[in-house]
Amino acid sequence: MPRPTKIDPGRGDARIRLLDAARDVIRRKGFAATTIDDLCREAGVTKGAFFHHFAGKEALGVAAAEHWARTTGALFEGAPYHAPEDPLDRVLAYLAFRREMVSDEIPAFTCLVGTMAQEVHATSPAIRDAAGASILGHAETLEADIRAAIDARGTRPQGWDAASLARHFQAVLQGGFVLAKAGNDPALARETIDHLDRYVRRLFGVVDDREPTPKRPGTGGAPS
Amino acid sequence: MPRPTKIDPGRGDARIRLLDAARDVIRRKGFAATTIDDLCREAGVTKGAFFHHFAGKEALGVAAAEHWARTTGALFEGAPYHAPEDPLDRVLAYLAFRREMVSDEIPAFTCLVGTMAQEVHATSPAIRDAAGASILGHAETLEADIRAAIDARGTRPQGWDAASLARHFQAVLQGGFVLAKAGNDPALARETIDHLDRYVRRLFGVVDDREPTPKRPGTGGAPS
DNA sequence: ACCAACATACATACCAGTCGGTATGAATGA
DNA sequence: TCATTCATACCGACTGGTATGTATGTTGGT
Repeated sequence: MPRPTKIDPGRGDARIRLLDAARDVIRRKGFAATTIDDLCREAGVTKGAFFHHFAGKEALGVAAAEHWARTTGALFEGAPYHAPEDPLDRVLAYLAFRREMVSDEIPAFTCLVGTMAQEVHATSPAIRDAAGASILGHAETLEADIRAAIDARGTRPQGWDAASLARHFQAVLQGGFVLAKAGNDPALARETIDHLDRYVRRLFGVVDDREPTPKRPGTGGAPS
Repeated sequence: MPRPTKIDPGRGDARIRLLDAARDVIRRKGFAATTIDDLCREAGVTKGAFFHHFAGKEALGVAAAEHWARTTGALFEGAPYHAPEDPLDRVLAYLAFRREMVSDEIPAFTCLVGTMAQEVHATSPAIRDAAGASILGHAETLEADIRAAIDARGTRPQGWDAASLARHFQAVLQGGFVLAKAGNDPALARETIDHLDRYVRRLFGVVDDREPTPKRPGTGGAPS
């Protein structure tokens, strides 16, 4: 790769390419093990470009977390789980959507900011806070539907509320990713999302009327 | 500190001291960011001692995961949650025990092998497998009580079983750790364990008869 | 005497970050 | 209209510090 981004074709987008490279490489290797040269190679860009756009590795980490928050934010906003009329159906459709996202390639479905937060929580407050904002900000997008479901079903939450349940969703997803990585098996993530689905149905007093959970990792069973 | 471990006092235990140092330092800084010198300094030992006991950094990672499995295994085996007569009470006592372990210092209660698995899942199969064995092996220790609870309560699991629920426990705990780190707030871990407790009670058809969840941590606003 | 359990000094490689330079286009102005 | 200037985007050799791992020496128990 002698001349990356030479001449015109991709001029001006070195920053985005580096951010995308960061998303892919860091999910695979982790933040600390990822070198700036790794990122430049993956992005087809030189060190000069890197330090033109980012003050250093930590600044890239923060920018990568913010980029992740933006791109996943757009992805979820445009996702089909908002369609159902009934708010509880939307909540359950969200879980079905997350379950479908669990593919065979672990680095493809796991969470960049969860990974980074684990690594740098005590060593880089800036990255940690950006990662935290991404995760908790996403959780907040679920609150309205959960709250509406509480109202619609006349549920009386005891010891929990919509915000708390939304955060629990994220915890279960993050935990599913950790198990999938540790056991090297994406099915471990799907399994734990199924338990969460079951929890939500019981919280809101609905029977599990889905086809008996396939038990085979792979087919998701058409949601809604 | 001129003479670490010089003369007698701790001679012969450099290996253990390095393993304990690994537990503490890696939980704080992550595996990749932890240098061998870090570990030697923390353990009060020299590089020579390190390479006498471990072939390299990766070998130390594997040994640290195995050491973690042994020590936590002993801790849980001797823990008081085995006392109750009723098997479901033992299961719930396990969760209460895990909840109590969540202290104010994040690195003190989070999981070494969960952290390592996240980081090295794609780059070091040896460490990943040792970490996976630790987590999934611990999950297995819960199966008997869960199975007994299923039998004792005449519960009819639909789409899940004891092993699956035990793994879900671990996923929720791991996810709680991730959220606590990302949000820099241990209360996030407690909160998610509370949801898990609620799930288990509903799965087994018992009312939540505990004193209303303290609701103390983090968020102050009392919901509806 | 011998070996395990260390300790010390050193070799090699790698990595974050620097720095002087080039390429491109837009704005200015005579 | 075209030379000049300025700003942004990018290039890539180089450096200083640091990390892993090695080679060799020392100590203490049996």
